Amino acid sequence: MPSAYDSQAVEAGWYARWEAAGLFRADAASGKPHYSIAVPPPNVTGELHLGHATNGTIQDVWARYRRMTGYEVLWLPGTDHAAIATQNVIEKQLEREGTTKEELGREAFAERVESWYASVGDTIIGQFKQLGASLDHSRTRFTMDPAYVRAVRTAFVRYHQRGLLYRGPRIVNWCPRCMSAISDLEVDWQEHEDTLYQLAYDVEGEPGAEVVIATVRPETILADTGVAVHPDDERYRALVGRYARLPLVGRRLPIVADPAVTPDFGTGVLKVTPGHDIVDWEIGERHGLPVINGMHLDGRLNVPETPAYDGLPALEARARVIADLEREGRVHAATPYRHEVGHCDRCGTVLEPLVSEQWFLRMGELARMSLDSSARGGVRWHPERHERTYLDWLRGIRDWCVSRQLWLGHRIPVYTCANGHLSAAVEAPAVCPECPSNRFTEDPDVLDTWFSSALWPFATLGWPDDTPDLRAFYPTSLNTTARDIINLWVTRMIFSGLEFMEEPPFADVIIHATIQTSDGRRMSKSLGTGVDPREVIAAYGADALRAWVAQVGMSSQDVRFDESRIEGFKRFANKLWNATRLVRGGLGAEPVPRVEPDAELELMDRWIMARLQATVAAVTAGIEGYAFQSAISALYEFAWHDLCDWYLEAAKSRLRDGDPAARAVSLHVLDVLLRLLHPFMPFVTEELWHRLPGERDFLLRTAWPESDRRFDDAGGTLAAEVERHLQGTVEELRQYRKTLRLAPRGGHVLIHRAHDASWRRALADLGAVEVVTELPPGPQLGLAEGFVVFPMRAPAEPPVPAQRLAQLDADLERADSKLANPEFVARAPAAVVEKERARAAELRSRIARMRGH
RNA sequence: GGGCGGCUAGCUCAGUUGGGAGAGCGCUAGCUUGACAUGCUAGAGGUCGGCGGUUCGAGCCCGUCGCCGCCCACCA
Repeated sequence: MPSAYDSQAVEAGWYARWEAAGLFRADAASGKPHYSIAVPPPNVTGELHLGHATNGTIQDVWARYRRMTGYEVLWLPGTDHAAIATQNVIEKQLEREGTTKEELGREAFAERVESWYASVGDTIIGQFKQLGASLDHSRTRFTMDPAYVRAVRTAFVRYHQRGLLYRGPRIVNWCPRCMSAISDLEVDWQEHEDTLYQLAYDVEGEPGAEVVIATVRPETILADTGVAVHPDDERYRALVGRYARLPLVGRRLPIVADPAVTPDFGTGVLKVTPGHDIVDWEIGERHGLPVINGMHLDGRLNVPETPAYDGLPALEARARVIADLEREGRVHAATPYRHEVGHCDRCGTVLEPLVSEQWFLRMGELARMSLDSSARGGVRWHPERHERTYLDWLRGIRDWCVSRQLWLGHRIPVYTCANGHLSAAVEAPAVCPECPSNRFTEDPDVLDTWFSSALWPFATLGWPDDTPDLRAFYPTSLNTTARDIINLWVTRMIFSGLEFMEEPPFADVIIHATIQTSDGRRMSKSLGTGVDPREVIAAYGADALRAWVAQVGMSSQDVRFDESRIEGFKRFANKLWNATRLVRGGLGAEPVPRVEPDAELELMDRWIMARLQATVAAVTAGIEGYAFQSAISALYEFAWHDLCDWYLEAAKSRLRDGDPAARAVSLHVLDVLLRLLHPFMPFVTEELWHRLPGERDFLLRTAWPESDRRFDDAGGTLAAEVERHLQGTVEELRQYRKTLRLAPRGGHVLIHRAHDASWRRALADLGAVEVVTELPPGPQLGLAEGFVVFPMRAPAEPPVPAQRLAQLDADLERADSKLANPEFVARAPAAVVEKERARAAELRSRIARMRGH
């Protein structure tokens, strides 16, 4: 066994062996309790990043832990076609090649998409394997594979049958570059520095009277169909019911009163442009104002009745309109104005609200179902507070625009016959249900990607068919995501699950931290700030990356990428490696007996066994309580400090002497430790486990450890003996040696109290001293429990540094003043007071010994 | 505008019923100690964002202010 841990060598072969052994293959017919996770399908827009590694690690910890605790586990892999995102990626590639999708044509574009799917899909699956993700690759799904397409179409048709889908001209967020509608959640709001103009409109029938409106988009006045003021605004009460005359165009605009107007913004008068503003659309609906569509789908103005502006891009039209209005003296003010402007979150283009024919999913009933389910405790959120993100959104929800005008995505399964009858159908119909027509046009639009993602937990299991997988593994057990897609995805899965499966799609949701760059920026491929997990794995190993990610992933705030901490876990793996080397070397040829409490265990054996039980409990509680950081910390602390620093250091000489108890205990502790660590660091634990003696199955088929209460440290006597007395004495010896510049070993120690032989032996080994009953001549130095004589002349400098004594004095003073406070003694719990008294007494005697030995 | 999270050692972060401030990395000093220099040993370093309050006692509870970040939202 090499002396140095090599992550690449360790991680090279295990994944293939696990897969070959079928460890990740789920059996729907298994009689064990079931546990399932549908992996959040990564977008096939590119390779996996550290966010996916975080997400995957958390799920893999659960999947592995559940297998070891006796569950039949399905962790289902897959990818998402990510219609708009993928289309943009490919469009950018084409742009670099100097062409466009239009030049390429639909067919060639589709081929291009297919080969992209294949190559990126393979990369993603490969990355999951490198990470050690225990996914069932026999069940890999893609949101565009034929069975999934059928599920999406079925969902659409069923919504349609229920009357939850409607189509109509509505104002939507329109991306003039993607040439598609997008939903409210896909709007990326950014601050803009614009100009707020105050523009004067004449009031009809009252020569010289004007009404002054405020706007940042003067070009849209060309599509104005009204003017609005607040109903309670005294200034304008007289105007309500009159008409204003739209400059440049001459249109009559009714002046209406509507509560959506904010009286103290601008002039308190709002121009109403129902075709180009969502608020205005709603005002227009309330007052029956006509809708003028003043813009083409590519963002150029569509105002044929005013040819001077027709066909201009919005910003050019804005300049022209303002110049013309200025000539008429109608621009009363132009002030700098900072506000939020909506952008397409996929391509960054400024959105234009405009009216178009779109499909909408009615959200009222679906939201109500979800809220009712949550009120009954349908889904548990970790951390709990994130449930509000979802509840608040549902409470204020508007209908979901599900149609997109893209080249890529699930086609909307709606057909219009030659006589204009509309039908939604999973399979293209042969004959119109309403007339004899057999000629159809298919709806040209596709669905929002999230419509199909929302079906993921059951569509991957075979829905709409009643499959064994669906029956065995729905609802799933766990979902994990980052905060930013709670409403985009998690919420929509919940109402979809309730709608089609009558049960929420998962029992628990973990919202994990987002990994930022080391200087706190967002990790993004386009910014060049992304970190490829494969590079991290190459440098430190998947185990180290996973351990770090598990340690920080549950944080309530975002976490910065920190290589030094990942490297720390690589060193930890090396520590485990070498602990295993030590134990292996000490075992000898004969079989190692089991550890029994009545065997001849020495003090250190009993102590490490007690610490082990506590660690088992802490790790189990950490996983079950969604606090991986406490599980990892307990493991790290136990393995490095308790086991390696103290137990194995003390056990070394016993192992060399062939002590059966030391052999049995060190092997047992290592065995349990590797099992506890396996969900977090699967590769190195598997490797080391198989290097231990005996026939060994895979760790995943090995039972999760349980605390053995027979080894508990009842009353804390082992902790007192070992951690306070023994370790305390060893540390005192080391401190003396350091301050006196002595050799790291040597000296004679006399202990006051009667300790048994194994205590004395441990002190001799750990302190590198002889423990005697009579001290040799020489200067005696005080210990908490006795005296030590080092081989040296009289100390050249004070053996106890003044600073250390001062510190102890200060501690004692604080304890004493606390105890002198009658309020403390009277009101604090007796146990707390008693602890303080004991502490003061110990400090006092310690100081006395150090001063006047 | 509403809501949420964060502000703890030079850096990255723990700290779950309020009762002696922690880890990893970095830093200082010393060690070829027969598992490990990816190591061992001993250390330095913090008014727990500011100010008030509750309490015998506050990093933790309450109030308030200040930054940083996220989500939601129809003031054009």
